[in-house]
Amino acid sequence: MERGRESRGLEPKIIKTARRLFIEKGFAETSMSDIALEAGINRPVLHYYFRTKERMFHAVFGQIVLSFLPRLSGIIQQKEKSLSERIGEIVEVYSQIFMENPNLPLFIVREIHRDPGYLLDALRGLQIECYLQPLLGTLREEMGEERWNGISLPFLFYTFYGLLVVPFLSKGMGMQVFFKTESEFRNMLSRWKPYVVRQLVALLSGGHQ
Amino acid sequence: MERGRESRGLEPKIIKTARRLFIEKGFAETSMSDIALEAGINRPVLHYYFRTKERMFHAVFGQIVLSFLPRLSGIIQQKEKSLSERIGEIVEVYSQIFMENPNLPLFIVREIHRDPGYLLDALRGLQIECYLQPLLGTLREEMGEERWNGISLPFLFYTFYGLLVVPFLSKGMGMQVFFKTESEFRNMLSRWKPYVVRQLVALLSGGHQ
DNA sequence: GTCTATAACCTGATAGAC
DNA sequence: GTCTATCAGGTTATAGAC
Repeated sequence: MERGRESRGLEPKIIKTARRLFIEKGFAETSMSDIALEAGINRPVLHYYFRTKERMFHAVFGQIVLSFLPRLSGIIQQKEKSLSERIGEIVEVYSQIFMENPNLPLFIVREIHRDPGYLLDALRGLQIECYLQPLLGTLREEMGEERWNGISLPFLFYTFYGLLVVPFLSKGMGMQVFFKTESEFRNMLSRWKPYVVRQLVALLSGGHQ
Repeated sequence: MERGRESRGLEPKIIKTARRLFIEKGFAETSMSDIALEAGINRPVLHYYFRTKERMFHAVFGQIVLSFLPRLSGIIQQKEKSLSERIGEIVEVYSQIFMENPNLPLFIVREIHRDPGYLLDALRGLQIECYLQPLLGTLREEMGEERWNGISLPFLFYTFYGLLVVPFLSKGMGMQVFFKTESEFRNMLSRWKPYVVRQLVALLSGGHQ
Protein backbone atom coordinates (compact mmCIF):
# COMPACT_ATOMS: atom_id res chain seq x y z
CA MET A 1 0.00 0.00 0.00
CA GLU A 2 2.54 2.59 1.12
CA ARG A 3 5.23 3.63 -1.31
CA GLY A 4 8.74 4.97 -0.84
CA ARG A 5 9.53 8.54 -1.75
CA GLU A 6 11.08 7.74 -5.14
CA SER A 7 8.25 5.47 -6.25
CA ARG A 8 6.75 7.68 -8.95
CA GLY A 9 9.61 7.80 -11.43
CA LEU A 10 7.88 5.89 -14.22
CA GLU A 11 4.36 7.03 -13.48
CA PRO A 12 4.30 10.04 -15.85
CA LYS A 13 5.60 7.96 -18.73
CA ILE A 14 3.05 5.24 -18.03
CA ILE A 15 0.17 7.71 -17.77
CA LYS A 16 1.19 9.42 -20.99
CA THR A 17 1.39 6.16 -22.93
CA ALA A 18 -1.81 4.78 -21.42
CA ARG A 19 -3.62 8.02 -22.18
CA ARG A 20 -2.63 7.86 -25.83
CA LEU A 21 -3.58 4.20 -26.27
CA PHE A 22 -6.83 4.37 -24.33
CA ILE A 23 -7.97 7.37 -26.35
CA GLU A 24 -7.02 5.72 -29.62
CA LYS A 25 -8.37 2.20 -29.10
CA GLY A 26 -10.54 2.38 -26.00
CA PHE A 27 -10.33 0.48 -22.74
CA ALA A 28 -11.43 -2.90 -24.05
CA GLU A 29 -9.04 -3.09 -27.00
CA THR A 30 -5.98 -1.79 -25.15
CA SER A 31 -4.11 -4.47 -23.22
CA MET A 32 -1.62 -3.98 -20.42
CA SER A 33 0.95 -5.60 -22.72
CA ASP A 34 0.33 -2.90 -25.35
CA ILE A 35 0.93 -0.16 -22.80
CA ALA A 36 4.04 -1.78 -21.35
CA LEU A 37 5.47 -2.38 -24.81
CA GLU A 38 4.91 1.19 -26.03
CA ALA A 39 6.18 2.68 -22.78
CA GLY A 40 9.26 0.47 -22.96
CA ILE A 41 8.82 -1.14 -19.56
CA ASN A 42 7.75 -4.51 -18.18
CA ARG A 43 4.17 -5.53 -17.60
CA PRO A 44 4.39 -6.11 -13.83
CA VAL A 45 5.60 -2.54 -13.34
CA LEU A 46 2.18 -1.34 -14.45
CA HIS A 47 0.60 -3.41 -11.71
CA TYR A 48 3.12 -2.14 -9.20
CA TYR A 49 2.05 1.43 -9.89
CA PHE A 50 -1.68 0.95 -10.42
CA ARG A 51 -2.51 -2.57 -9.20
CA THR A 52 -5.25 -3.22 -11.78
CA LYS A 53 -6.10 -2.13 -15.29
CA GLU A 54 -9.35 -0.59 -14.05
CA ARG A 55 -7.54 1.58 -11.48
CA MET A 56 -5.09 2.69 -14.10
CA PHE A 57 -7.89 3.67 -16.45
CA HIS A 58 -9.59 5.49 -13.61
CA ALA A 59 -6.49 7.66 -13.09
CA VAL A 60 -6.11 8.34 -16.80
CA PHE A 61 -9.76 9.17 -17.35
CA GLY A 62 -9.80 11.57 -14.42
CA GLN A 63 -6.71 13.32 -15.72
CA ILE A 64 -8.25 13.68 -19.18
CA VAL A 65 -11.49 15.19 -17.90
CA LEU A 66 -9.49 17.50 -15.65
CA SER A 67 -7.39 18.65 -18.58
CA PHE A 68 -10.21 20.06 -20.67
CA LEU A 69 -13.42 20.52 -18.72
CA PRO A 70 -12.42 23.37 -16.35
CA ARG A 71 -11.44 25.69 -19.18
CA LEU A 72 -15.10 26.17 -20.05
CA SER A 73 -15.95 27.92 -16.83
CA GLY A 74 -13.10 30.44 -16.94
CA ILE A 75 -14.08 31.68 -20.38
CA ILE A 76 -17.83 31.95 -19.79
CA GLN A 77 -17.36 34.26 -16.82
CA GLN A 78 -15.32 36.96 -18.53
CA LYS A 79 -18.24 39.33 -18.28
CA GLU A 80 -16.36 42.17 -19.93
CA LYS A 81 -16.61 40.34 -23.25
CA SER A 82 -19.73 39.94 -25.32
CA LEU A 83 -21.53 36.63 -25.30
CA SER A 84 -20.59 35.83 -28.88
CA GLU A 85 -16.96 36.67 -28.19
CA ARG A 86 -16.92 34.23 -25.30
CA ILE A 87 -18.68 31.54 -27.33
CA GLY A 88 -16.17 32.07 -30.10
CA GLU A 89 -13.35 31.53 -27.61
CA ILE A 90 -14.90 28.33 -26.28
CA VAL A 91 -15.43 26.88 -29.73
CA GLU A 92 -11.87 27.86 -30.61
CA VAL A 93 -10.36 26.27 -27.51
CA TYR A 94 -12.22 22.99 -27.89
CA SER A 95 -11.60 22.80 -31.63
CA GLN A 96 -7.91 23.14 -30.82
CA ILE A 97 -8.07 20.35 -28.25
CA PHE A 98 -9.95 18.09 -30.65
CA MET A 99 -7.62 18.88 -33.54
CA GLU A 100 -4.76 17.63 -31.37
CA ASN A 101 -6.81 14.64 -30.14
CA PRO A 102 -9.32 13.76 -32.86
CA ASN A 103 -10.38 10.60 -31.04
CA LEU A 104 -11.20 12.35 -27.78
CA PRO A 105 -14.93 12.84 -28.46
CA LEU A 106 -15.37 9.16 -29.33
CA PHE A 107 -13.32 8.18 -26.30
CA ILE A 108 -15.50 10.22 -23.95
CA VAL A 109 -18.79 8.92 -25.23
CA ARG A 110 -17.55 5.35 -25.56
CA GLU A 111 -16.13 5.06 -22.06
CA ILE A 112 -18.98 6.85 -20.33
CA HIS A 113 -21.28 4.33 -21.98
CA ARG A 114 -19.09 1.44 -20.82
CA ASP A 115 -19.19 2.63 -17.23
CA PRO A 116 -20.84 5.94 -16.22
CA GLY A 117 -19.17 5.66 -12.82
CA TYR A 118 -15.90 7.01 -14.20
CA LEU A 119 -17.55 10.29 -15.11
CA LEU A 120 -19.20 10.63 -11.73
CA ASP A 121 -15.88 10.04 -9.97
CA ALA A 122 -14.06 12.50 -12.22
CA LEU A 123 -16.67 15.19 -11.62
CA ARG A 124 -16.60 14.55 -7.87
CA GLY A 125 -12.83 14.96 -7.87
CA LEU A 126 -13.22 18.18 -9.81
CA GLN A 127 -15.66 19.57 -7.25
CA ILE A 128 -17.87 20.27 -10.20
CA GLU A 129 -20.36 22.40 -8.33
CA CYS A 130 -17.66 25.04 -7.79
CA TYR A 131 -17.40 25.42 -11.55
CA LEU A 132 -20.88 24.65 -12.73
CA GLN A 133 -23.03 26.75 -10.45
CA PRO A 134 -21.35 30.11 -11.21
CA LEU A 135 -21.30 29.21 -14.89
CA LEU A 136 -25.01 28.46 -14.93
CA GLY A 137 -25.65 31.58 -12.86
CA THR A 138 -23.88 33.77 -15.39
CA LEU A 139 -25.79 32.21 -18.27
CA ARG A 140 -29.07 32.52 -16.42
CA GLU A 141 -28.52 36.26 -15.95
CA GLU A 142 -27.68 36.89 -19.56
CA MET A 143 -30.44 34.73 -20.98
CA GLY A 144 -33.25 35.92 -18.74
CA GLU A 145 -35.32 33.84 -16.33
CA GLU A 146 -38.20 32.91 -18.58
CA ARG A 147 -36.00 31.36 -21.29
CA TRP A 148 -33.87 29.69 -18.66
CA ASN A 149 -36.81 27.89 -17.11
CA GLY A 150 -37.77 26.38 -20.44
CA ILE A 151 -36.08 23.47 -22.15
CA SER A 152 -33.24 25.66 -23.31
CA LEU A 153 -30.38 24.28 -21.19
CA PRO A 154 -30.44 20.85 -22.84
CA PHE A 155 -30.92 22.59 -26.20
CA LEU A 156 -27.87 24.73 -25.53
CA PHE A 157 -25.80 21.71 -24.54
CA TYR A 158 -26.94 19.63 -27.52
CA THR A 159 -26.33 22.40 -30.05
CA PHE A 160 -22.92 23.15 -28.59
CA TYR A 161 -21.76 19.59 -28.14
CA GLY A 162 -23.41 18.05 -31.21
CA LEU A 163 -22.15 20.61 -33.70
CA LEU A 164 -18.73 20.86 -32.08
CA VAL A 165 -17.84 17.16 -32.01
CA VAL A 166 -19.54 15.82 -35.13
CA PRO A 167 -16.63 16.59 -37.49
CA PHE A 168 -14.30 14.68 -35.16
CA LEU A 169 -16.65 11.78 -34.44
CA SER A 170 -17.08 11.25 -38.17
CA LYS A 171 -13.55 12.19 -39.17
CA GLY A 172 -12.74 8.74 -40.50
CA MET A 173 -15.77 8.84 -42.76
CA GLY A 174 -15.23 12.47 -43.72
CA MET A 175 -11.66 11.84 -44.79
CA GLN A 176 -12.89 9.17 -47.19
CA VAL A 177 -15.91 10.99 -48.57
CA PHE A 178 -15.38 14.75 -48.36
CA PHE A 179 -11.72 15.55 -47.83
CA LYS A 180 -8.60 14.14 -49.37
CA THR A 181 -5.99 15.79 -47.16
CA GLU A 182 -5.62 16.91 -43.57
CA SER A 183 -5.39 20.49 -44.75
CA GLU A 184 -8.77 20.26 -46.49
CA PHE A 185 -10.21 19.04 -43.20
CA ARG A 186 -8.71 21.99 -41.33
CA ASN A 187 -9.97 24.32 -43.99
CA MET A 188 -13.51 23.05 -43.56
CA LEU A 189 -13.13 23.34 -39.79
CA SER A 190 -12.09 26.99 -40.00
CA ARG A 191 -15.38 27.72 -41.76
CA TRP A 192 -17.38 25.37 -39.57
CA LYS A 193 -16.39 27.09 -36.33
CA PRO A 194 -18.07 30.47 -37.01
CA TYR A 195 -21.17 28.60 -38.19
CA VAL A 196 -21.34 26.81 -34.82
CA VAL A 197 -20.86 30.10 -33.00
CA ARG A 198 -23.71 31.63 -34.97
CA GLN A 199 -26.09 28.80 -34.06
CA LEU A 200 -25.21 29.13 -30.38
CA VAL A 201 -25.58 32.90 -30.31
CA ALA A 202 -28.95 32.62 -32.03
CA LEU A 203 -30.07 30.11 -29.43
CA LEU A 204 -28.88 32.22 -26.49
CA SER A 205 -30.21 35.54 -27.72
CA GLY A 206 -33.65 34.09 -28.30
CA GLY A 207 -34.04 34.12 -32.06
CA HIS A 208 -35.19 30.52 -32.15
CA GLN A 209 -37.06 27.89 -30.16
CA MET B 1 -18.38 -25.00 -47.28
CA GLU B 2 -21.69 -26.22 -48.77
CA ARG B 3 -24.67 -26.50 -46.48
CA GLY B 4 -27.74 -28.71 -46.58
CA ARG B 5 -31.11 -27.22 -47.31
CA GLU B 6 -32.23 -27.00 -43.67
CA SER B 7 -29.02 -25.36 -42.45
CA ARG B 8 -30.36 -21.92 -41.60
CA GLY B 9 -32.78 -22.75 -38.84
CA LEU B 10 -30.89 -21.02 -36.04
CA GLU B 11 -29.42 -18.22 -38.09
CA PRO B 12 -32.18 -15.66 -37.54
CA LYS B 13 -32.09 -16.20 -33.79
CA ILE B 14 -28.29 -15.89 -33.76
CA ILE B 15 -28.32 -12.73 -35.86
CA LYS B 16 -30.99 -11.16 -33.70
CA THR B 17 -29.12 -11.87 -30.48
CA ALA B 18 -25.76 -10.84 -31.89
CA ARG B 19 -27.25 -7.64 -33.24
CA ARG B 20 -28.60 -6.70 -29.85
CA LEU B 21 -25.38 -7.47 -27.98
CA PHE B 22 -23.03 -5.90 -30.53
CA ILE B 23 -25.07 -2.69 -30.53
CA GLU B 24 -25.18 -2.60 -26.74
CA LYS B 25 -21.59 -3.47 -25.86
CA GLY B 26 -19.65 -3.26 -29.09
CA PHE B 27 -17.59 -5.87 -30.91
CA ALA B 28 -14.68 -5.96 -28.48
CA GLU B 29 -16.69 -6.42 -25.31
CA THR B 30 -19.11 -8.99 -26.71
CA SER B 31 -17.81 -12.56 -26.61
CA MET B 32 -19.04 -15.54 -28.56
CA SER B 33 -19.96 -17.07 -25.20
CA ASP B 34 -22.22 -14.09 -24.44
CA ILE B 35 -24.03 -14.50 -27.72
CA ALA B 36 -24.40 -18.28 -27.39
CA LEU B 37 -25.64 -17.95 -23.82
CA GLU B 38 -28.27 -15.31 -24.60
CA ALA B 39 -29.39 -17.12 -27.73
CA GLY B 40 -29.68 -20.36 -25.77
CA ILE B 41 -27.39 -22.40 -27.99
CA ASN B 42 -23.86 -23.81 -27.85
CA ARG B 43 -20.75 -21.87 -28.79
CA PRO B 44 -19.61 -24.16 -31.64
CA VAL B 45 -22.93 -23.64 -33.40
CA LEU B 46 -21.98 -19.99 -33.90
CA HIS B 47 -18.80 -21.09 -35.64
CA TYR B 48 -20.71 -23.57 -37.72
CA TYR B 49 -22.91 -20.80 -39.09
CA PHE B 50 -20.38 -17.99 -39.38
CA ARG B 51 -16.94 -19.61 -38.97
CA THR B 52 -15.36 -16.62 -37.19
CA LYS B 53 -16.49 -13.79 -34.94
CA GLU B 54 -15.33 -11.25 -37.52
CA ARG B 55 -17.48 -12.82 -40.27
CA MET B 56 -20.44 -12.89 -37.95
CA PHE B 57 -20.01 -9.21 -37.12
CA HIS B 58 -19.65 -8.47 -40.81
CA ALA B 59 -23.06 -10.02 -41.49
CA VAL B 60 -24.70 -8.20 -38.57
CA PHE B 61 -23.18 -4.84 -39.43
CA GLY B 62 -24.25 -5.11 -43.05
CA GLN B 63 -27.80 -5.97 -42.03
CA ILE B 64 -27.93 -2.99 -39.65
CA VAL B 65 -26.73 -0.50 -42.26
CA LEU B 66 -29.16 -1.99 -44.76
CA SER B 67 -32.03 -1.60 -42.30
CA PHE B 68 -31.81 2.15 -41.92
CA LEU B 69 -29.68 3.81 -44.59
CA PRO B 70 -31.84 3.25 -47.69
CA ARG B 71 -34.88 4.97 -46.19
CA LEU B 72 -33.14 8.33 -46.59
CA SER B 73 -33.15 8.23 -50.35
CA GLY B 74 -36.81 7.35 -50.77
CA ILE B 75 -37.95 10.32 -48.72
CA ILE B 76 -35.67 12.93 -50.25
CA GLN B 77 -36.96 12.26 -53.74
CA GLN B 78 -40.65 12.83 -53.12
CA LYS B 79 -40.53 15.99 -55.18
CA GLU B 80 -44.21 16.72 -54.69
CA LYS B 81 -43.49 17.63 -51.07
CA SER B 82 -41.76 20.75 -49.87
CA LEU B 83 -38.16 20.54 -48.74
CA SER B 84 -39.04 21.17 -45.11
CA GLU B 85 -41.77 18.54 -45.22
CA ARG B 86 -39.28 15.98 -46.48
CA ILE B 87 -36.66 16.99 -43.92
CA GLY B 88 -39.28 16.70 -41.21
CA GLU B 89 -40.05 13.18 -42.37
CA ILE B 90 -36.40 12.19 -42.34
CA VAL B 91 -35.82 13.56 -38.86
CA GLU B 92 -38.98 11.80 -37.72
CA VAL B 93 -37.97 8.44 -39.21
CA TYR B 94 -34.47 8.48 -37.76
CA SER B 95 -35.62 9.72 -34.37
CA GLN B 96 -37.98 6.76 -34.31
CA ILE B 97 -35.18 4.34 -35.18
CA PHE B 98 -32.90 5.81 -32.52
CA MET B 99 -35.64 5.86 -29.88
CA GLU B 100 -35.97 2.11 -30.42
CA ASN B 101 -32.17 1.64 -30.53
CA PRO B 102 -30.60 4.40 -28.43
CA ASN B 103 -27.15 2.85 -28.70
CA LEU B 104 -27.16 2.69 -32.48
CA PRO B 105 -25.36 6.03 -33.06
CA LEU B 106 -22.56 5.07 -30.69
CA PHE B 107 -22.37 1.63 -32.28
CA ILE B 108 -21.98 3.08 -35.76
CA VAL B 109 -19.27 5.55 -34.87
CA ARG B 110 -17.45 3.12 -32.58
CA GLU B 111 -17.28 0.26 -35.07
CA ILE B 112 -16.43 2.40 -38.08
CA HIS B 113 -13.51 3.73 -36.04
CA ARG B 114 -12.42 0.20 -35.13
CA ASP B 115 -12.42 -0.90 -38.77
CA PRO B 116 -13.61 1.40 -41.58
CA GLY B 117 -13.64 -1.59 -43.90
CA TYR B 118 -17.00 -2.77 -42.59
CA LEU B 119 -18.65 0.44 -43.77
CA LEU B 120 -17.06 0.19 -47.21
CA ASP B 121 -18.26 -3.40 -47.59
CA ALA B 122 -21.76 -2.54 -46.41
CA LEU B 123 -22.01 0.38 -48.84
CA ARG B 124 -20.68 -1.75 -51.67
CA GLY B 125 -23.31 -4.40 -50.94
CA LEU B 126 -25.95 -1.68 -50.94
CA GLN B 127 -24.84 -0.48 -54.36
CA ILE B 128 -24.67 2.90 -52.76
CA GLU B 129 -24.25 4.85 -55.95
CA CYS B 130 -27.75 3.84 -57.02
CA TYR B 131 -29.11 5.62 -53.97
CA LEU B 132 -26.64 8.39 -53.44
CA GLN B 133 -26.30 9.86 -56.90
CA PRO B 134 -30.03 10.57 -57.48
CA LEU B 135 -30.29 11.88 -53.91
CA LEU B 136 -27.43 14.28 -54.43
CA GLY B 137 -28.83 15.23 -57.82
CA THR B 138 -32.17 16.15 -56.32
CA LEU B 139 -30.52 18.24 -53.61
CA ARG B 140 -28.25 19.92 -56.13
CA GLU B 141 -31.23 21.02 -58.19
CA GLU B 142 -33.11 22.43 -55.25
CA MET B 143 -30.12 24.17 -53.69
CA GLY B 144 -28.66 25.69 -56.84
CA GLU B 145 -25.26 25.08 -58.39
CA GLU B 146 -23.26 27.85 -56.77
CA ARG B 147 -24.16 26.83 -53.22
CA TRP B 148 -23.64 23.19 -54.06
CA ASN B 149 -20.09 23.75 -55.21
CA GLY B 150 -19.17 25.37 -51.92
CA ILE B 151 -18.57 23.63 -48.61
CA SER B 152 -22.26 23.12 -48.07
CA LEU B 153 -22.48 19.33 -48.47
CA PRO B 154 -20.29 18.58 -45.42
CA PHE B 155 -22.12 21.37 -43.55
CA LEU B 156 -25.43 19.77 -44.40
CA PHE B 157 -24.24 16.36 -43.28
CA TYR B 158 -22.72 17.67 -40.04
CA THR B 159 -25.76 19.71 -39.10
CA PHE B 160 -28.09 16.82 -39.85
CA TYR B 161 -26.06 14.10 -38.24
CA GLY B 162 -24.64 16.08 -35.32
CA LEU B 163 -27.93 17.52 -34.14
CA LEU B 164 -29.86 14.32 -34.80
CA VAL B 165 -27.64 11.91 -32.85
CA VAL B 166 -26.34 14.05 -30.01
CA PRO B 167 -29.30 13.38 -27.66
CA PHE B 168 -28.77 9.64 -28.14
CA LEU B 169 -24.97 9.68 -27.92
CA SER B 170 -25.22 11.55 -24.64
CA LYS B 171 -28.37 9.85 -23.38
CA GLY B 172 -26.62 8.29 -20.40
CA MET B 173 -25.36 11.67 -19.29
CA GLY B 174 -28.63 13.41 -20.11
CA MET B 175 -30.66 10.98 -18.05
CA GLN B 176 -28.50 11.81 -15.02
CA VAL B 177 -28.30 15.56 -15.47
CA PHE B 178 -31.37 16.81 -17.34
CA PHE B 179 -34.12 14.20 -17.28
CA LYS B 180 -35.40 11.97 -14.54
CA THR B 181 -37.69 9.75 -16.57
CA GLU B 182 -37.88 8.26 -20.04
CA SER B 183 -40.99 10.33 -20.70
CA GLU B 184 -39.12 13.58 -19.94
CA PHE B 185 -36.52 12.50 -22.49
CA ARG B 186 -39.18 11.85 -25.11
CA ASN B 187 -40.80 15.16 -24.29
CA MET B 188 -37.53 16.99 -24.91
CA LEU B 189 -37.06 15.04 -28.14
CA SER B 190 -40.47 16.06 -29.46
CA ARG B 191 -39.39 19.70 -29.13
CA TRP B 192 -35.86 19.02 -30.34
CA LYS B 193 -36.97 17.55 -33.65
CA PRO B 194 -38.60 20.69 -35.11
CA TYR B 195 -35.57 22.69 -33.97
CA VAL B 196 -33.32 20.36 -35.99
CA VAL B 197 -35.61 20.66 -38.99
CA ARG B 198 -35.46 24.46 -38.75
CA GLN B 199 -31.65 24.44 -38.73
CA LEU B 200 -31.54 22.19 -41.78
CA VAL B 201 -34.09 24.18 -43.73
CA ALA B 202 -32.20 27.39 -42.96
CA LEU B 203 -29.00 25.81 -44.23
CA LEU B 204 -30.59 24.49 -47.42
CA SER B 205 -32.49 27.62 -48.31
CA GLY B 206 -29.40 29.75 -47.95
CA GLY B 207 -30.10 31.90 -44.94
CA HIS B 208 -26.73 31.10 -43.38
CA GLN B 209 -23.13 30.23 -44.25
C1' DG C 1 11.61 -0.48 -7.69
C1' DT C 2 12.28 -3.55 -11.35
C1' DC C 3 12.93 -7.97 -13.07
C1' DT C 4 11.65 -13.37 -14.27
C1' DA C 5 8.43 -16.84 -13.86
C1' DT C 6 4.06 -18.40 -13.47
C1' DA C 7 -0.72 -18.76 -11.97
C1' DA C 8 -5.59 -18.70 -13.19
C1' DC C 9 -8.63 -17.56 -16.44
C1' DC C 10 -11.02 -16.52 -20.70
C1' DT C 11 -11.00 -16.11 -25.60
C1' DG C 12 -11.82 -17.79 -30.49
C1' DA C 13 -11.65 -21.83 -33.00
C1' DT C 14 -11.64 -26.87 -34.25
C1' DA C 15 -12.04 -32.08 -34.15
C1' DG C 16 -14.92 -35.67 -33.98
C1' DA C 17 -18.92 -38.35 -31.98
C1' DC C 18 -23.79 -38.59 -32.72
C1' DG D 1 -26.85 -29.78 -37.70
C1' DT D 2 -25.84 -29.99 -32.99
C1' DC D 3 -23.40 -31.78 -29.31
C1' DT D 4 -18.93 -32.77 -26.00
C1' DA D 5 -14.22 -32.24 -25.48
C1' DT D 6 -10.24 -29.89 -26.27
C1' DC D 7 -6.53 -26.78 -28.15
C1' DA D 8 -3.56 -22.93 -28.64
C1' DG D 9 -3.00 -18.30 -27.52
C1' DG D 10 -3.69 -14.12 -25.06
C1' DT D 11 -5.41 -11.77 -20.89
C1' DT D 12 -4.93 -9.79 -16.03
C1' DA D 13 -2.62 -10.36 -11.96
C1' DT D 14 0.73 -12.03 -8.49
C1' DA D 15 4.82 -14.34 -6.18
C1' DG D 16 9.34 -13.98 -5.33
C1' DA D 17 14.32 -13.15 -6.72
C1' DC D 18 17.43 -9.26 -7.10
